[in-house]
Amino acid sequence: MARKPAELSVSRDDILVAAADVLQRNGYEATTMKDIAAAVNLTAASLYHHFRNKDALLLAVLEAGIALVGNQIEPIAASDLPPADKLRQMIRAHVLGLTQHTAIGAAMVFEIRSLMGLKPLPDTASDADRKAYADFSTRREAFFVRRDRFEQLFRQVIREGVEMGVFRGVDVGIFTKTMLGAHNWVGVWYRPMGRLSGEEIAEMMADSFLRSLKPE
Amino acid sequence: MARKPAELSVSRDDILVAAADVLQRNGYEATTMKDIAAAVNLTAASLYHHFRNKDALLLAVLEAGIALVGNQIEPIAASDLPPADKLRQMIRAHVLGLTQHTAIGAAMVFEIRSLMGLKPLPDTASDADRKAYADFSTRREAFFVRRDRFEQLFRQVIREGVEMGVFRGVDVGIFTKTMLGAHNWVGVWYRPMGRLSGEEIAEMMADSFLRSLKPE
Amino acid sequence: MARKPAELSVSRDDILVAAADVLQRNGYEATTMKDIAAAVNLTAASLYHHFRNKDALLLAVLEAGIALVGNQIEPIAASDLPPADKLRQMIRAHVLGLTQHTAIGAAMVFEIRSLMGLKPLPDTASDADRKAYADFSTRREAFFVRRDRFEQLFRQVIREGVEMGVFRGVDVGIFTKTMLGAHNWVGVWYRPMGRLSGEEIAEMMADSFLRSLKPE
Amino acid sequence: MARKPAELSVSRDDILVAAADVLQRNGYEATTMKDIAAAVNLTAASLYHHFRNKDALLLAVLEAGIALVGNQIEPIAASDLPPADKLRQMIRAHVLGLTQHTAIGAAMVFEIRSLMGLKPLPDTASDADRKAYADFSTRREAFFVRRDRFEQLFRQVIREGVEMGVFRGVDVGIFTKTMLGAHNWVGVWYRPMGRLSGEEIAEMMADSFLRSLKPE
DNA sequence: TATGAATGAGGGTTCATTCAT
DNA sequence: TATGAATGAACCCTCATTCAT
Repeated sequence: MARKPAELSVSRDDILVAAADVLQRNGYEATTMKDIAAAVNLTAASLYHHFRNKDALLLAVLEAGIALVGNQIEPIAASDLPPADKLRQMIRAHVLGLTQHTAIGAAMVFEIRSLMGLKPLPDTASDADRKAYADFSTRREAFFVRRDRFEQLFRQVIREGVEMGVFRGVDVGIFTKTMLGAHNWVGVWYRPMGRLSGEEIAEMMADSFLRSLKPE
Repeated sequence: MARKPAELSVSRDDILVAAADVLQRNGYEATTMKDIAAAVNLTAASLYHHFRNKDALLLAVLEAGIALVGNQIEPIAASDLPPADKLRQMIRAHVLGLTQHTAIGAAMVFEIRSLMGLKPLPDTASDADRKAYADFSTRREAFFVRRDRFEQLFRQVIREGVEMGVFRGVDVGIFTKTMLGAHNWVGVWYRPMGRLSGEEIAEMMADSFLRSLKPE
Repeated sequence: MARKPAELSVSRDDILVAAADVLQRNGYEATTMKDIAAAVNLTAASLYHHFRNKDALLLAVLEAGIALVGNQIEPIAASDLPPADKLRQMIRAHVLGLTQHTAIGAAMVFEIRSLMGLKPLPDTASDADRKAYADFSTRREAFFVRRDRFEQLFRQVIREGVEMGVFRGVDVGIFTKTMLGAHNWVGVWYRPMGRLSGEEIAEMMADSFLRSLKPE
Repeated sequence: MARKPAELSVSRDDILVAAADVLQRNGYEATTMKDIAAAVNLTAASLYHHFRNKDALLLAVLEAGIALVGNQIEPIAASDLPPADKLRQMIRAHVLGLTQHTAIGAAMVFEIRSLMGLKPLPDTASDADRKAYADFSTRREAFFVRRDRFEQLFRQVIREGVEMGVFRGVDVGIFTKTMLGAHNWVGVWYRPMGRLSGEEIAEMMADSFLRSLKPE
C-alpha cells in the first residue's frame, strides 16, 4: 500500500512542467489533480507532498511563467540601449520565450483568471490554514505585481521612444496592450514544428511593431 | 439520473432523528454523510438539500437536544415551587427526557466536543461562505448560551435551597456538576427495554440527590 | 407553486446575455448552471426549458459571438473597397464589436477551448441522446467553420494588398495571427468607462496595423 | 538523513501521555497520527516503530487509563474495611485519579466507543495481520473485562452495605451507574487550577454519595 | 414554464500505512 | 530509530441533470 517502483522519484519541477502541459490542453478548472498526477506517473494523493493544493500548483506554474519571460526581458529593459533597439529585443525575447515554452506561456494567458477567481477562505479555517493562505496570498500578490511591472517595462520603452521622437506619437497604453495581446496570442496558435521557427516569428512581430512606431 | 420512487419525501426532522441515532452509535467524526443518508433512504448528496453541510446537521441535532430538555425544565424552574419540589421535578424531567430520547441525549453528551472543535473558515472563503458561516457561528453561540443557562437553572434551585436552609450547605458548583454528570451518563447506559422504566430510574435518581441534600 | 413575480418571463436571449456575462467572469468550467440561472432570476432546473444542457448553452453563446463579429465583417469583406480601406474598416468593426460586447467577446477568446474539450457521448446514451448529440456536433462544426472563415477574410485582404503592392511583403499568416491576437485581447483589458472610447481604440489599432503594412 | 536533535529519543510512554492529551482535545477519530507525532516531535511514520497502528495506540492509552484507576481502587476493594469506609475511599481514589490525569480520564470516558467501533479485518489480510489482529482482540477483550470488573467492585460494596443495613435499600445497579456517571464527568469539567483542588472535590463527592446512602 | 427534491458521477483533499533509505 | 515519498481508500461536497408537481 505504498511506494513507487524506482525510476528516480519525481521532482517538484517535473510536476510543474507536466502540469503546465496539461493545463494548456484542458484549462485549470477542467484539469483534475489526477490528470496532472498521471502525467508524471503519480497518484493524485502524491501531488500533495509537493504542493499544498491545486491552487498552489497553479500559482507555481504561473510564477514559473512570469519568471520565464521576466528573467529575459528585465535585463534588456534595464540596459541603456536606444529605445528602438531595446524594444525590438524585448519583443523578440518575449515572443521567442513564449514559443519555446508554449505550455507555460498559454497558462500565463488563460489561467490567470483562475488565479484571480480563487475562493477566499471560509470563516471556519483553522489557524494553520489561515497561515498557509496568508503565505499563498502574499505570493499571489507578488505574482500580480511582477506581472504589472512586466507590462510597465514595455510601456516605458515606448513612452521613452515617443518622448525622444524616435517613435511616432502613439497612445502608449493602447499600443502596449495591442502589442502584448498579439504576443500572448502566440501561445495559442504557435505549433513547434510549423512552417516558421519561433525566431522567425519573433523577428517578424518585432519588425511589424517597430514599423508601426516609425515617425511619419 | 434523479428522483425518489415515492413514499412521501423525507422531512428535515426525519433526517434529524435518524442522524441522532447514527451519531449515538458511531460518533460525529466516524459518521459519514452516507451513513446518515442511508438511515433515511437517501443518498448523501440529497442531504445537502436539507442541511448546508455536516456541521450544520450536527448543530441541528444538538439544538434539538437542548430544546428537548430545555423546554421541559425551563417552565419548572420558572415556577414558584419550593426548592425541594422544584429540584425533584427538574431532575425527573431531565432524566426522563434523556431516557426517552437516548440518541439525542447521547449526542448532547458526546458530540459537543465536535461542535467546539470545528475548524474555522480558511481565508479563501467566498462571501457567501462567510455569510453562511456567520449564521452558523451565531447559532452555535446561541446553543452554548442556552446550554449554560440550562445549567444555571439547576444551580439556582440548589443555591436557593441552601440559602433557605432546606438543603445542607453543599458547594453549589460541585454538586450541580456531580448531578448533571450523573444525568448525562444515563444516555450512555440506559436501554429502553431494560429492567427498569425511565420513570423509575428518574424517580430513583431524584430521590438519591434529594436525600443527599437533606440538612443534617 | 411556480411563477416568476412579473417582469415578463425570461427569454432565451436574456439567458444568453446573462450567461456570457457570467462566463466572462468565471470561465465555462467554473460557472455553474445555478450561477447562470441566478443571473436571470431562475433556478437551474428552469434553464433546461431553454437549453438542452450546459454545452448547448455554451455553443449558443459562442454562436452569438461569431455572429456578432461575422455579421459586421463579412459585408465589408465582400465589398469592393481597395485593400487598405477594407482592412481598416474590418479592423475597426472587429475591435468596436468586441468593446461593445466584452462579455461575448471574452467568451470567444477564452471558452472555445471548452467547446473543443467536450467529452463524447457515453455508450449508454439513448437514441434521443444520440440524435441530440449529432445535432449538437453539427452545429459545433458549423461554428468552427465560420470562425475559420472569419479568419480567412482577414487573411485575404492582407494577401490581396500584398499582391497588389499596397502592403509590404509580410508573411500573411503571421501578420493575421498577430493582428487577431491583438484584437482578441481587447476583450480582456477593455473597460467600458475607461479613458478612451471603443471607437477611439478601434481607430488607433486600425491605424497601427495599417502603418505597419505600409510598403517601404 | 534522519536523527532527532538530542533530548533522548522518545519512549513509548512519552507517546502515550502525549497521545492521551491530543485525544482529550480532539477525540480519537479527529486525531491524526501526525497530530500525535507532532506532540512528541516525531513524524507519523516514526510512530509505527512504537505502535503497530492507530488502534493499538488507542488501546494502549485506554489500558493505561484502566490501570490508573484500577490499581488504586482494587486494593481498597480487596481490603476488609467496613462498607461505608471502603466506598468512601474508593470514590475518593477514583475521583482524585481522574482529576490528576484528566487526559487519560477523558479518554476513558469518550474514546471507548471508538475502541468498540473498530472495523474488522479485511478478507485480504495476511497471516501476520491476522495474528496481530488476534492479539489485539485479546487485549481489547481483556480491557473490557477489567473495566467491567472495575464497575463490579463498586457494585459490590454498595450491595454489601445495603445487605448489612448500613446503606439504605437503593437499587444497586442504578445507584452505581449514577455514581460512576458523576465520576466520569469530572474529567470533562475539572480544570487543574480551578477554585477547588482535586482532593476537595473528591471529598465532596464522596460525602454526597455516602449521605445519599444513609439509611432513613 | 418553473421549481424543489433527488441522484450519479466525480473532484479535491485527508489520512493511515508502507517501504527504501 | 527516524523519515520522506508514495498510495489506496474514503470522505465531504458540488454539480449537471431529471422528473413530478
